[in-house]
Amino acid sequence: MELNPQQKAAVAYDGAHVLVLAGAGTGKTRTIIGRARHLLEQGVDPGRILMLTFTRRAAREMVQRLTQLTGQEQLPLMAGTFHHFCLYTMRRMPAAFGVANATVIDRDDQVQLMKLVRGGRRRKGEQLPRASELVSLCSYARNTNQRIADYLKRYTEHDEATIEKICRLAKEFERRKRANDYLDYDDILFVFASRLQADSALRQRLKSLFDHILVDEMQDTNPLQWLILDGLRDPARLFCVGDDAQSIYAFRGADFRNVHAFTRRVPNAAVLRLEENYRSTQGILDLSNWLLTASPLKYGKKLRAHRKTVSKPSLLDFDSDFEEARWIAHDLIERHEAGADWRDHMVITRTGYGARALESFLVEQKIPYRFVGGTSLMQAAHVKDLLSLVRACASPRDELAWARYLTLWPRIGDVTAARAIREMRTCSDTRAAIASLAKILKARRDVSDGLSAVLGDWNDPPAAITRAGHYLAPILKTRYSNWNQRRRDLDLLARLAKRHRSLVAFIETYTLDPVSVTESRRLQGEDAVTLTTVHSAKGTEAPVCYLIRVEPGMYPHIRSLGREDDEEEERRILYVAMTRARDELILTRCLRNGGFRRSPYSVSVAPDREREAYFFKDLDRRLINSEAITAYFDRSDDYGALHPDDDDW
DNA sequence: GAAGCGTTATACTAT
DNA sequence: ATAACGCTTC
Repeated sequence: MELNPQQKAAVAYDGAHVLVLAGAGTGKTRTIIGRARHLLEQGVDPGRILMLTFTRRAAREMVQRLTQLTGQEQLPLMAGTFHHFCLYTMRRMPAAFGVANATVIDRDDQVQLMKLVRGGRRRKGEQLPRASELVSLCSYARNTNQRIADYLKRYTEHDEATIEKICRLAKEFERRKRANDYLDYDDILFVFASRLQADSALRQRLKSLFDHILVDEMQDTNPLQWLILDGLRDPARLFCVGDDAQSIYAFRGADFRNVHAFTRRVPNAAVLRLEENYRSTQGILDLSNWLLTASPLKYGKKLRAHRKTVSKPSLLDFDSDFEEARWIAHDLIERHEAGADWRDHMVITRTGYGARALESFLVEQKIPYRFVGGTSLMQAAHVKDLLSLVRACASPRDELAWARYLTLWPRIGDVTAARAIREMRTCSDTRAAIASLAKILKARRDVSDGLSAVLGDWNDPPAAITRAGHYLAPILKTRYSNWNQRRRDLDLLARLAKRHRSLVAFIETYTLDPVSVTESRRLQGEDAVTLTTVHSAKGTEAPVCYLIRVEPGMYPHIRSLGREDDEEEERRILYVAMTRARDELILTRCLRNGGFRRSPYSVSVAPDREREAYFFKDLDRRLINSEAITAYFDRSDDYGALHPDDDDW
């Protein structure tokens, strides 16, 4: 593995702590891997290295590459996300953290629980935010380590009475989570960080586990995650890599002070820089640099291409997202027929919703693709139905799982389910709960039989999943019209379960690391186009990148308008998207309305404001391929053949 | 009173 | 695609 002098300096840095500022495409991953390899060569025990990445995928890739490099079969180093690491550690010391029987819940469950806490319908003109908004507020306050009241007063415009009400609901939400033995994503970090801070004996014990902590994507860590790093360092040494121009998770509490204030917080730390870009052509970087220069914030960053080729990005205009999608599908097929692999192409979208038209074309044209960041397998309704049965078996106190499972059955609705759940709450284990349930629903033996059946296969995850599937099939068949498609997901679930020893661990793994439906349906390594959201594209690259819907209302996204910080984050999102491309960057957009299924936002919210804020409003045309612009003004040519009369859609 | 059914609103990013 | 809502049915 070749390293340039800057990378070498970082890899071999010998002081206590270091922050590596690495621009897009400057070999960040390579440098972290190089660092780990260097440490191993120095004789550091792999078990004493902790690698924290932003996604499980990134962790897997790094360990894989490192394993190849070192020629070892298995490297017992700990690599994963902050959430993964914290949960793993807490599971091994349940008493110290008080999370012995916890069920990990995802965002959907949080919202569901909040609905129960908040109470039903939202009347017109009501000040109180909806449940999903309440969850976001709580989550943000938690991750930025502030009291929810302070956060609401400082950064929102709710009146005092509403703030008080929200605080009461937040408190009740916390109480309800504890009553159900739930741990949400935020709790995982919060409980870990608080115990780490409060219990000095525990802190010493955890500190003694590692000598080196390697952190990727430092700019997207939040204050809670900083507390964790802070609690674990010294004698352990921090090696943090990040780029403030690529900070795109502020909405989740990420705080790039973790980068900017690093040397102030860690006095004996050094800052190193990686500046040479190995990924893209200068043409792609020129446009990316231009975007940052146009910002009121001074990023003080100019990416230089190491490569000699200069290919300008193209910008193509279409009348609708429908035509845009058709053109891309056509272009992909053309390139594939000319000998290119599908996998060399990545389509990047701001929102999952924005890729709907394209997705339908990919399916229709039978172009193999995987959608990273699309609907996750675990969020599909039928999968949740099945998992509710498994989760109900795991914990008599998991009220969301019980409610979902019970109301699947005909003639059992909210009220009956709630009554049964109240009764079972007092039961100490699942067997007792099932017995109690059988008593309440005398005539409904099938309801409790399903639970007993799954319990019977409890220690054989794939068998239990399969059994649960068989048990629920008759009900699900009547519930979902496309049952035959959906049942395949349940088979897939059983196959995924094979890799896990316990059902709880299985569910937990995929709750923390969601698999997208298209991703999991495809076999690993199969040649396919990648369709991804910008956020999920972070850290990845492809020779050919299509950046779709680069239009007013999307960049910056309409929901960010009016809040300066949010609009600036949108700029970085576009920057991250553009810097994924190696050889070719193709930007597409539709400036005119009248497309197929326009988003309701684009019409209802001030279009002037959208256009005014649009990042390409004053685009320097010299930065993009002029032929592409011609194609927009004179659209009678080539791809015209593809759409004869397309109004029949 | 509880469950079921048809219609309508809603949709940014995600560990 | 899904959930919530309002109305009908048991």
